[in-house]
Amino acid sequence: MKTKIYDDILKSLRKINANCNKNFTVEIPNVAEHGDFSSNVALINTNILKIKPRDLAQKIADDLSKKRDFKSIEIAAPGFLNFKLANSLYYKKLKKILNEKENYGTSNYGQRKKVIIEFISANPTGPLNIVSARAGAYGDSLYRIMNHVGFKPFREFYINDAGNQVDIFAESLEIRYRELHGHNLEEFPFEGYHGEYIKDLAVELNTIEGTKLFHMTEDDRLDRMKSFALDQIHKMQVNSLNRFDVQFDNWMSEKKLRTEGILEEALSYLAEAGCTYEKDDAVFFASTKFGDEKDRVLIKADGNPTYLVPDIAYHLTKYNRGFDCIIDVLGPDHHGHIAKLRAAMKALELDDEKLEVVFLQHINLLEDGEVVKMSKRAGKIVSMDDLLDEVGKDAARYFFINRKPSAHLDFDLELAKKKSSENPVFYCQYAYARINSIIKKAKKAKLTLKKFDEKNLSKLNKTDELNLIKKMMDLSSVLNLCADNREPHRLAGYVHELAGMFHKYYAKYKIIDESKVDLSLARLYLISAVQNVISISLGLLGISSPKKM
RNA sequence: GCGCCAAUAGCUCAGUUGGAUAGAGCAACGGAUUUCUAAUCCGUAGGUCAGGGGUUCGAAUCCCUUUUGGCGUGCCA
Repeated sequence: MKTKIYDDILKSLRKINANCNKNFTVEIPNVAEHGDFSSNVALINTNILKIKPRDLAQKIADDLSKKRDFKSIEIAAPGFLNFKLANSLYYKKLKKILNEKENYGTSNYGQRKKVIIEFISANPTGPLNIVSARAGAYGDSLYRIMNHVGFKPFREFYINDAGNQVDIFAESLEIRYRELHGHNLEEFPFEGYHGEYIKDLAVELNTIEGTKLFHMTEDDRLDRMKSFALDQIHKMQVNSLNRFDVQFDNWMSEKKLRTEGILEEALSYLAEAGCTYEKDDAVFFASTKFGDEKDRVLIKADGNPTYLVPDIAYHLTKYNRGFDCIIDVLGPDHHGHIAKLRAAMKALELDDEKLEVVFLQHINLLEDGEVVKMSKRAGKIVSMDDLLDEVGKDAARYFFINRKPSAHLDFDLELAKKKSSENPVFYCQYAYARINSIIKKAKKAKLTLKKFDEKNLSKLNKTDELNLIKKMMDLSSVLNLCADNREPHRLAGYVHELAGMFHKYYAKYKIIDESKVDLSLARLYLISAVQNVISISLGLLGISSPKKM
């Protein structure tokens, strides 16, 4: 709707003077008296066209008044154009909302651009925690929204199943396994993984293998430990993600990148580009040439690659797979890493504009008002499963998505649990359930939409009713904003507002009145549309719409 | 030191990309239930948008600066 008004204004502006500033906006004003839509076109163009804002506004208003779409066009100080839409336009849109069902709000806005969203990518050394839960809620919702508005998004999880930390992980498992057979160490290594889940893994491994592992060579045994542990943790993570309703299109294994020689490939490209050199027995990447603050080590003096190499190789595959846009969703502790990666992309002559990084800020876990430090190695984590057990999927997803990615998040476990019945997500779901029960009741009174005659849409003439329709018309521009800014939290706010408008409407007006059949049917028609929009919005956030609460 | 992110009501946070009187939820206080679900609604109260300067018709929003907090600045990943 906004874009249509924008186009209309632009047309009449061009009639006045072709050389104009197109950079004006069409917005929904905060204050109802300012109309349904307002534009600053006259204010923006006043300097260029050498004309007073109010006079210019008047000229545009005169021209646009010829159209039937507007009930009125007013000019307000200091030169805003305020539009009120004709009711017929509202009714047309309302029909569209119901006819399109779950597809309402879909568009070709994204022009089928291929977008890869990498998120979570937690180390395969333990169960997923609440940091991953936030990333999961964020990445998955972004995916669903982009998909709805015509992008071709792709979800990927990168598994760091090679390198140092995996070796340490396997060693920790070995120690726990040995403990089961009476080989107790005096002290568990500080560097090792201390979590209780490792003991569980050891028990499982023991029931499968028994003492067989002691008869293997040390290398074989550690390999077996490693593959068993990685496999089990992967299953554990997939299981948690299923509970959270988060799926991936691809799980990319670092180990696979290594065995397929992609690391060497990336290194040789960098060398060909003349961006590497040797010093102190190590191989360096001359990243300062590309805006980094110092050169980085690629191959350590001991001959092993640093973590940077597989990461460059991994991103190389993202480019090679033909994505138009590459979104990395990372924790805030990785932002130092991006300058290096970006430098590498430039060195490989790849378009680093395509690479986009969203940093999800930290979560402070509060217990009794104190911040708890989380660390996998120290075994102090709150797992995604614990969270799901305590507050449930819907509340958890809403909780994480209801704030912008760049905001820090204080997570008070006690509060989250206690508040579960007061959580705003229930407010939205309740609106859906409430509408459902009204429709059920209407059926008993033999009122169904099949009997509805569209001529009676004009019964919906209360401001509250038109406002509800206006709000629903706004869905697609909210979704576009979410997609463009990578900010799905805007949708959470939107659905909460819509639910609130419905609750107020419900309290004020009777929907079913058997003495006024036409009016009742028109209102049923309206709230069915509201139900549809709530369900679409919640669905895009991965939240269910219960028929009953 | 340098870099990134933040600072809005008592608390947790929004704020449609520079628009008109800065909004929700929670907490507090007062009210509404023989009713289509009270998990709701109505009302009261709560603000120097961290401080200062600048840009212009107009700033919570953009620029500069100061302060405070988080994180980064490994031949760890």
